Amino acid sequence: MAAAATVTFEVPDYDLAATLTSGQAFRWREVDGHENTWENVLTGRWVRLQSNSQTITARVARPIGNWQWLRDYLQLDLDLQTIYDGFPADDPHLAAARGTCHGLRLLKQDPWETLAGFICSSNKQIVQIEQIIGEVCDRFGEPVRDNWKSFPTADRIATCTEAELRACRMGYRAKYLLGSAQMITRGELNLESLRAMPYDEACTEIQRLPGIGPKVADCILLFAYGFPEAFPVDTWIIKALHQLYFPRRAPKPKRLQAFIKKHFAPHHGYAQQYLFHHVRTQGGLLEETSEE
DNA sequence: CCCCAGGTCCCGC
DNA sequence: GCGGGACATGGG
Repeated sequence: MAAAATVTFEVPDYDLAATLTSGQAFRWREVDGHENTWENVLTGRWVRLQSNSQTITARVARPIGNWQWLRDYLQLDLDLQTIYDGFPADDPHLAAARGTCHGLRLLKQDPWETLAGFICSSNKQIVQIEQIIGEVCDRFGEPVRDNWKSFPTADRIATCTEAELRACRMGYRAKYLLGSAQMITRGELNLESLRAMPYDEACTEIQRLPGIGPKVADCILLFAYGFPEAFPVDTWIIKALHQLYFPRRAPKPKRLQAFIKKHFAPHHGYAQQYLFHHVRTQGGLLEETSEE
């Protein structure tokens, strides 16, 4: 492939807006005055994406010969229909979510950036997470282009003081982010080694880092590593599962886990993201149940 | 003033 | 192993 600063990908069923705003990534900005146009910095490189009906056009600052890194990030080579075919056939709620979220994909993001973002996510609204991450990048990232900085490395964050991180308005999470960055920098946990592990093992391993419990672990394993079994259980999905699948009475956590593992196999993560985005954008779980 | 946010940690049982 | 409360910060 000849080096170029732009490329157009043919993608029949890709909802870029849904993908970039569904709470998996925290840095995408929609460009004012342009339709369906988004900017971010990926692996230190500024990127602009524009989606049309059947294509996504990408632009970078300097010509590049190989775009595989972006195909991987966007998961362009994934056959979504295979995922949909794996959803439980007798589930009207998932069918509804598939309808409203058609074309939504799980990204394959950088593990450290994903990890840092979701450490800051606990007990925070998505808009606030985006603000915190924006502050972290502004203060500690390297300049890439006007108005854009790279996501700071674990090494860089590890040199921060807790107070410097708190200045990014992340509150008590500063201690967790700093502690995790230091463990990674010291080599006490190798993020790359997780790729070769089975899901259960990777899940246990990543939770050795401070600030990472079962929910954040699943977000990292899903949005960065692509483990299909990961199913982040957050406040939204708990409410949704209760109302949609257990309308009589709320099951205890262990019972709920067992249901999730069985019912949403084998694409737990996709099912979770579709339900999550569906209830968040279609607003109102209560109307949904009354429709049934 | 209250409650909640893509939870985790720490403490008693 | 499990149930509760604390935790920073911002918004409704």
